[in-house]
Amino acid sequence: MQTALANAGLAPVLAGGLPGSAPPIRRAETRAEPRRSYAADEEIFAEGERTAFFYTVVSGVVRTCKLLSDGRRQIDAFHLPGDIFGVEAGPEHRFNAEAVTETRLAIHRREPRALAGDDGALARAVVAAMMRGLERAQDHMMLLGRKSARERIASFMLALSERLPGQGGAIELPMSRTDMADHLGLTVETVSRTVTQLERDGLIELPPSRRTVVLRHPAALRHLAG
Amino acid sequence: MQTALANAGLAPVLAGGLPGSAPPIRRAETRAEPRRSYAADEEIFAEGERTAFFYTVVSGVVRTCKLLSDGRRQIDAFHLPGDIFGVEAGPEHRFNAEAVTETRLAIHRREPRALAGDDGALARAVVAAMMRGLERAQDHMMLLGRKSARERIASFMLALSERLPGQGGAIELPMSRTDMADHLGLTVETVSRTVTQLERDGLIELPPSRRTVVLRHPAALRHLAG
DNA sequence: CGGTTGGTTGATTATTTTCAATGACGGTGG
DNA sequence: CCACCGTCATTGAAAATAATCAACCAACCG
Repeated sequence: MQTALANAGLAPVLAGGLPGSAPPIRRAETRAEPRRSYAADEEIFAEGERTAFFYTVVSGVVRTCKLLSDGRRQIDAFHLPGDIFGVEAGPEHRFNAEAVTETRLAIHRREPRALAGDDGALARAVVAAMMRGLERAQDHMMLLGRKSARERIASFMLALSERLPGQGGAIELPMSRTDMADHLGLTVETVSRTVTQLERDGLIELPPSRRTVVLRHPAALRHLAG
Repeated sequence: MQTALANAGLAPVLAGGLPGSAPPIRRAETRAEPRRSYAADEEIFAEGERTAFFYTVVSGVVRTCKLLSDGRRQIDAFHLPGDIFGVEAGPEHRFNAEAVTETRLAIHRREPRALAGDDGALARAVVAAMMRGLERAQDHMMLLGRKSARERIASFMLALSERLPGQGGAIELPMSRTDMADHLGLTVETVSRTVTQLERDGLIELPPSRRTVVLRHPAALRHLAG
C-alpha cells in the first residue's frame, strides 16, 4: 500500500522534479475527497490537536499562526487556493489554522492508506508544498529579522500580487490590518501608517474601501522590498 | 531505481512515522559517501549556485543565510552534527552556506540514482529534515516577529542547550556575537548588552572567555522565552 | 610588541510601540 | 428607513526598545 504511494509520487520530487516556478496543484480526478466550508474566522484546527488530516485550499484564504502565552500572535503564512497546509511531522498540530474569509477546503486523511493506489499526485504535491513552505519561511525570516516597516509592507504587497490571480497591479486584500500586522511582525498602527505613507509617496493607491490596493509603481516597490 | 528509494524510505515518514522528538539521524552503513572538511568561515555553497548536492553535518557547525543587496544578513539556521541542509526544490541554491567552525560534512549527490538500492534511510532522513526545518522556521518566525531582545536571547540559549550534546546547563557557543545577532534579528551591540544583562540578573553565567554560557536558572529562562 | 579581531560599554538617535481618540462602515432592530 | 452599536482603520502624542555612532578593552597572532 505504501509502495504504490511512494513509488508513484515522491521520488521524482526529491530527485529535483520540481519546475522552477510553483507547479499548479492538479488533483487527479480519483475518488471524491471530503470537502467542507468554513465561515470567516472559523477555526480549522488548533495547536495541540491530534493530527488527523491535512488540507488543500479550494477557495478562500486560511491563516496558520502560533500564539504566545500572553496573546502575542505570529501568522506564519496565508494559504491561498491550491495551497496545501496542515502537514505535520508529529502527532499534534503545532499551530492554529483559521479561515480568513469564507473558505472551502479539501480534506485529506493523514494515513497513507487513503492515498494508496493511484494518487501519487497528492503525495508529490505534499512534498512540494513542504519545500515551498520552507522557502517562503526563509524569505519571511529575512523580512522579520532585517527589514524596516516600509520594506515589509512593500514585500508583502508584491508577494501577494504575485500569488493572487488578480490581474495587473490591483489586489484585493483578503485579510484585516491586524492579520497583516501579525504576519509582518508589526502593530496595526504601524501597518496603517506605513500603508498611508506609501500611498502619499505614490507607490500604491488605495480606493476608499481600504481593502483594495493598486500597485502604482511596482519597480519602486521591488527596489524597496530588496 | 526510484522505486527502491521511494519504497524504502519516504512513505512511512509521510504516513506519520516520525516519533514526537527529533529522531536521531542514523546513516545506514552503505557505500562510503564523499566527505570534506571546511575551515571556519569557509563557503560551502552560495546563493544562485547550481544545486548539485546536499549535506549532512558530521562535525562542526554550519550557518545558512540570505543577504540583502545592502549587506544586511539573516542567518536562518545553524546546523549541528546530524543535521541535513542544502536540500532545495529548484535548480539553484536560494541561500548561502558557510562553516561556522572547522567542519566536516558528508556530501550527497542530489540525483536519486546515487541513493538507489538500499539507502532508504537517507531519503527518509531528508524528508524528516525538511519537516524539522519547517518547524524550526515557524518557531523562529515567532521569535523574530514577536519577541523582545531579552526573550530572543533566552530562547536561543535554551534551544541551543537542547540541541547540543553539552551536559547540564553549560553550553559552548560555536558562533560569534555577530552570527547570533544576524540569526536573532538584532545588532551585535544589543546581543552583547542583553547577554550581559541576563548575567547581571543571575539567569546565566559567563566565564571570561565569553564563549561559554552556563544556564543558571533554566526555569526562569524558559518562562522568559515564552 | 604592534596590529587586528571580537566583544563590551556609553551616549545619542531613530524607529516602532503604546496609549488614546476619532472616523468610517455595515449590520441590526426599532 | 434610520439611529445605534460594534468592528476596523486611521491618526496623534508620548514612551520604549533597539539601532547607530563611537570608544575602549582583551585576546590572539604574526
